Amino acid sequence: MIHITFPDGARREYPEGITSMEIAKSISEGLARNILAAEVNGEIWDLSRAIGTDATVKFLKWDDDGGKSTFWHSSAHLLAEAVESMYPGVKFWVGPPIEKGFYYDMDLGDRTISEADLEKIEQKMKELAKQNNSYTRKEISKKEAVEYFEKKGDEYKLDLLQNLEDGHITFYTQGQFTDLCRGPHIPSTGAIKAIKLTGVAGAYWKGDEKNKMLTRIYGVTFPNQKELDEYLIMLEEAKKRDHRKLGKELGIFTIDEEVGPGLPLWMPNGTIIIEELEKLAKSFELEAGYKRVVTPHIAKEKLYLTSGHLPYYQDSMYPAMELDGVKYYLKAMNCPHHHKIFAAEQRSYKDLPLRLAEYGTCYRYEQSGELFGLMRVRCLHMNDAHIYCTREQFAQEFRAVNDLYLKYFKIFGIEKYVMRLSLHDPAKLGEKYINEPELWLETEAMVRQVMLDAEIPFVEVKGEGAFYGPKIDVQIWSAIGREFTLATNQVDFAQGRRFNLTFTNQHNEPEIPLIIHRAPLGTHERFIGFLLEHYAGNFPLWLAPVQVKILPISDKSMDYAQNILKELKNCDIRAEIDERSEKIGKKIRDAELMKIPYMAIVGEKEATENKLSVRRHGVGDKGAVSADEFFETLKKEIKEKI
RNA sequence: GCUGUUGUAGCUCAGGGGUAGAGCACUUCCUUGGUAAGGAAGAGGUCGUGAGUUCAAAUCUCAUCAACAGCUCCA
Repeated sequence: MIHITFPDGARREYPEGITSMEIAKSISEGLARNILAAEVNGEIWDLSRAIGTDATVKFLKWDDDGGKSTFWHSSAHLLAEAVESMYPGVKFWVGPPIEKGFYYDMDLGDRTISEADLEKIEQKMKELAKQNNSYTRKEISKKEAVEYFEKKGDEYKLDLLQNLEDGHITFYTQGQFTDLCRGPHIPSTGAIKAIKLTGVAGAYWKGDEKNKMLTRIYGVTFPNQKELDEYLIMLEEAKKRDHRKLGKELGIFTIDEEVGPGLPLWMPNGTIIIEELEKLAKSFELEAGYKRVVTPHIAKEKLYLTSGHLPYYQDSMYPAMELDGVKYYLKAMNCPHHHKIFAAEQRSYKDLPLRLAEYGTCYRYEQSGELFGLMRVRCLHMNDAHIYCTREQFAQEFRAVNDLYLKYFKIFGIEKYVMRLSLHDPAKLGEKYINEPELWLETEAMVRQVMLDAEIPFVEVKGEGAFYGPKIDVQIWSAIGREFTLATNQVDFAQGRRFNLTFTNQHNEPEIPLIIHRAPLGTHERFIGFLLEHYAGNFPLWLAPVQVKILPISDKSMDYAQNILKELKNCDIRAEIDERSEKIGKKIRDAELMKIPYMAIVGEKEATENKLSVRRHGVGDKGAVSADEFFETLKKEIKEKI
């Protein structure tokens, strides 16, 4: 007999070799029906796998992450079975579960799969799911496995096998499909009730662009149709938040083919948001001791050779323009220009920290496939600054930048983000990262310590650092789930020396400063793209391009409306009158669609009482208030940025 | 950059080898209406661009540009 311990601490005795499914059945039939896999001693197992020793067992249902991932992984096998039956000779690479669903990478030879084919594959999967075939596990020797795939001529699975140890190799079979797989799987295909293949795209084998491109099919499955329907509705909702759609509807920005891909044109409404953000940044930076500078958009090649950017990033800079034998580049970053400002004057330790700030315009020739609305562009306006400081000052300065992040995030109500300590990859020293292993470790430790001292939660990721040093990136997700770096705070141990930047220290010796590169508001492009989605277009009053729309009931109230407009403008409130000869219902509808925070409805009644009927966007009629009271409310709300 | 898909009016989209359609938006007129669409008339497109096939191309073929999805990349 063996002892099984459950998460609530209960212990029961069972015969050796019992399966989790049998244990579940011994507890209740209902439980047995709802479980997908079991966590046995912390490892996820098939329910049909025999347990040979004392163990802790936790049953995994659909609501558990482990349950979902097992369900989706099994769904990937079902997809492969369907594809294999329809496209004989197809070879498979890997088919993992992902955050929402699963994919399977495959080599179809010279065949292609279109969106229309996906529906057919989906149908086939539904058919196969109904057969309710069991997923059966088989331990197999490496030799047998190699023979199996050699016979099949499957170089992909053979490649996978190379890295597997004999004695730990398993095959899983369901219906007509057998796959090399570590598992685990759900008991049988019948549990997969709702299936949606969400896309087909190319994906490089092993994620390396030098390798062959495989076909990747994405899908998502659910244990019932209702959850699938809800998921599809959620996707539709997310699309409505997409900044590309909102940006067009609200007149924020446009991208014109003739101007160029990735070169957004900021329309009047978008420009207002830019100006408000800059006002905020300038006041915060002034308070935090920054000094503002302005630098040109181009520079000679020499500058980027000195900084070291050119060898790393030439491919993603606009090509040089050559004048009288001298090459000039559009700047892709502001740091070298700022370094030259540091170098322009003699510096003493008494001048440090020196903080130079600029909303700098940069141009980056991003790969065409990378462009994405405002989130990834070729012309960007960066909330940039460089802090030149001593090693002793570093921790305080770096932390002050983090505090600035948090101050901004509070204003914007940004809560869903991850702080990422981006480290170098030792394997790519000299290639992607400056070859200074000790300086890397030292500065990484410095940054880590600042974060720990400040008690700010963060994750560490290797291979995400800048070429000149580690950084703290703030990762956010777009409406459709893409990850972006919103803000960044970087250490640079390299450029100070490359530019021969020095200050005179207390001992009258020249010393190289550490440099912090930081962009708490990222770029206008990405930040406003993010804000559009974050607020779903419903900007807080202080940011709203039009803060008040005055809606006269009829032309008879137009003079009163004009007076109100004048007074609002005197209060620096952005307001407009809807002068069209439309009914009030139409005017309200259009103002609501434009997501204008306040509507001031004025008719004869209001005019005689010097009042306004206030309507709040998304809320509705707030009743009549005196004009003065309305102005005060708005001024307060703008000032408090709520 | 790679793989796939798409490109028709300002926007959303239908159509499809015989020379272009809807709704919304726009313009004008009527209407002066009290909290999410009042009515009528009108204007607007060489169907992304270039070439080829054809008596005839917006429609078929090729190239090219751009957008979209994913991959790769991101100072």
